[in-house]
Amino acid sequence: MTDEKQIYNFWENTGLFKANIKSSKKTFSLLIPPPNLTGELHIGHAMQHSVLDAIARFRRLQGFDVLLLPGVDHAGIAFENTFDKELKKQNLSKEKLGREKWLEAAWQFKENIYNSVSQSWRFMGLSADWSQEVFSLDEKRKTAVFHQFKKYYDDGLIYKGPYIVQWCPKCNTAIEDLEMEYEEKKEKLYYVRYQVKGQGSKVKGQNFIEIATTRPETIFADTAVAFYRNHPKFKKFVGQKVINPLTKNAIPVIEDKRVEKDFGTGALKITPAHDILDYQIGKDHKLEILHAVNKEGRLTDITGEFCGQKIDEAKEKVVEKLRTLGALSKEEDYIHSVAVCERCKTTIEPLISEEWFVRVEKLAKGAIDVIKKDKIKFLPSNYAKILTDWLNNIHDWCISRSLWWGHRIPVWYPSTREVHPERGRRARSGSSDMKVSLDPPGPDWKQDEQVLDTWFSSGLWPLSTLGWPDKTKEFDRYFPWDFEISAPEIKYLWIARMVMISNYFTGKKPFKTMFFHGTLRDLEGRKFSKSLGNGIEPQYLIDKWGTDATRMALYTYSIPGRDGRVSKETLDERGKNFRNFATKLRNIARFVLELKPPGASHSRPDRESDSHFRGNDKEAVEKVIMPKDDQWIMGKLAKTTKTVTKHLENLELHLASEEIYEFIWHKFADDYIEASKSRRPEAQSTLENILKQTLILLHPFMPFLTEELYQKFEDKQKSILLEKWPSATNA
RNA sequence: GGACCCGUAGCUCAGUUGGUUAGAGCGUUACAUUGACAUUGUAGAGGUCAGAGGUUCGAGUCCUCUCGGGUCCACCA
Repeated sequence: MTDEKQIYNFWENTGLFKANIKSSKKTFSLLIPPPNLTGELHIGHAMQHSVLDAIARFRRLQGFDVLLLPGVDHAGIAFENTFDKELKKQNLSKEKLGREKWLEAAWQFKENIYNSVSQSWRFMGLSADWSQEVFSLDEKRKTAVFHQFKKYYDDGLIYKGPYIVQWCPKCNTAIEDLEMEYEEKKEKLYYVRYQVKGQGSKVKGQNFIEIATTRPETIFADTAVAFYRNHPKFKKFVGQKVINPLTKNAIPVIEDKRVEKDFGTGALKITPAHDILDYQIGKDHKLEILHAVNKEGRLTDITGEFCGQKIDEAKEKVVEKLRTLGALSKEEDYIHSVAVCERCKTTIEPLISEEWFVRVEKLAKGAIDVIKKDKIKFLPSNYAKILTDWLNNIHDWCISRSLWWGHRIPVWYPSTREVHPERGRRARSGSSDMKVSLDPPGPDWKQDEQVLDTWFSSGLWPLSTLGWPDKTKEFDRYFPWDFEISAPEIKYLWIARMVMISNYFTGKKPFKTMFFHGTLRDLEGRKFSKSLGNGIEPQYLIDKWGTDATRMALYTYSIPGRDGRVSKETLDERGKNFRNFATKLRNIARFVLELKPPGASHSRPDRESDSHFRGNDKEAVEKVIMPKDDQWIMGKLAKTTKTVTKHLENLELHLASEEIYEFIWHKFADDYIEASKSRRPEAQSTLENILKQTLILLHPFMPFLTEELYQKFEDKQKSILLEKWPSATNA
């Protein structure tokens, strides 16, 4: 049994990865962060899986009933984009298929990806309980998500309405602030004059207000001009009106402290429909809301001749028009960061849309309490503060997405009502003509068109994976989770949500320990990404150096919160190093177990050799029976065992793996084995004893090799997984 | 603007509560090796631990500042 696949199948088929609900052992539960249903395993996943698996295997050997629960996330936007691209290749589209057929095809497509994701996990040796595998869109999760929605709804935490949201015109849905990123872009800053009404003919004194803008195409929807209170330059215009240079509408001049005094010209055009700040100012000043840009990123009919044009092409033409009107005083080059969609890098258009929201204040407050009182152990520890700070400044959560792939919003309307195609339904939460239900309330009801934000279901993951809201035995036994791991970039999107949601529904923390691993970057410190093409496939390393060596290489970078700079070369270096280590260990085993000298005593059962150091007068027994070399190596092993155990318990995998590596190569092989050659027959039982113990200590990190070598012992359990972790005191 | 992290050998990084000559891998130098293992062994070179100041009997480790690199959040008219 040398092939990794073969070993993995042996473990899985023997049921060694399964948690045992009936066991009387203490439990240890680990929740695998569900990878997105989009593609291959990347190096970050490989790191997470290596860490999770080492801890799971360590606890299993220690005698815990371990649950390592696998699952996959449907990943709304990400999957939908991937699938739509696939459809395009087949000359199909959403429009051609319609929702029902599209979903049917999507579920088929899902199967293929799903299998590849699942397969990748097995390559890393992940000892997950596959009998409990979940998918975030399966039936049980559907029920759980519905319960979540219903409870929020009943508790008055859910509301719906037209609000300004971050809109991605390409994904064609609202997204959250957290799903945006910023890109430096070189644009133009245009200085535009708004004539003061009724003073147009005066030559003396300033009769216009000049504003600076990067978005002249939205001037059509300007409904005010504002400046900071008591601004010396503009104070005199308060209460007057200015003329919108494009629409010729008279719009008010207002004061608001949210306008920065020294930014631009000091005056700001207010476009409530297309800017978050403007929206808030407009709301407080009861300004009219006009739309100049629609959800496709095209200009609307209020822009007259520009109607239907895309923003970029319209912008220049609008500028030209302003120029001919004499309203453009100057333009400057301007570099600033622009919000883009993190998925498709399209510029975000803030606009007003009918969406669903969750009031999160109460949830956040509970989460802060849990972090403070219930003491979730964060690694690194400063993440408790980072998360608390965010929770203290939290905004309401927009949970609706205009997609088809996801949990459909469980709200139904009588189908007699016409629906505005752009705006959606106008029903308000609490109105009598809508019902919250998983299934249709009757024959003439139509379901809300939108789906829930993927993180709405992900946030429920610690509960829904254990069968919640049913009162399951699994939930009672394995919740809260002992261990969770995550990349730092989803600490708000996912981790904070899990804490809020778990606390809201159970009053408990979702996990006892939260481990944030660092990010692996290239040698210049950049993140790995598809667009940069700097990614390193874990599969490349696995093929070249083996799974065990790849895992060992990753443990050296698994320190919480520490980023690592790597390249193909540096990872190859480490891969090679640990592949060499694997060879070394293989040779040790060959020497100890296969190349016994003719006079060597037969391998003695462990219990017998153990008794050498378990006598009542331990020291005396050792002195009489154990030669000095044996005493020395046994002492070193005891120390190593203690240290490795301590590091594993502290989740310092980089130290634990280094410690056992050091012992095996430089103590056991270089010193003890070399010295044992002159007294081989006498040393044989110690050689075997040490080898077996080290295999167990190394197993969490290099599972395949240690199982393979363990099988060479005459006296053994069925699998090394059934062995006991050596105790530090009598090793 | 707010918060946080990092700066240790040529490169990538360790260094647990402050405590003897600061470590690893790769690279590098010399030598050895028909031996369990050349995917090896032995020995070595290589560091004013970014800089300055402070606390201490003692600082890579704690405090302050400076310089350099990075991350997250907010904002970007």
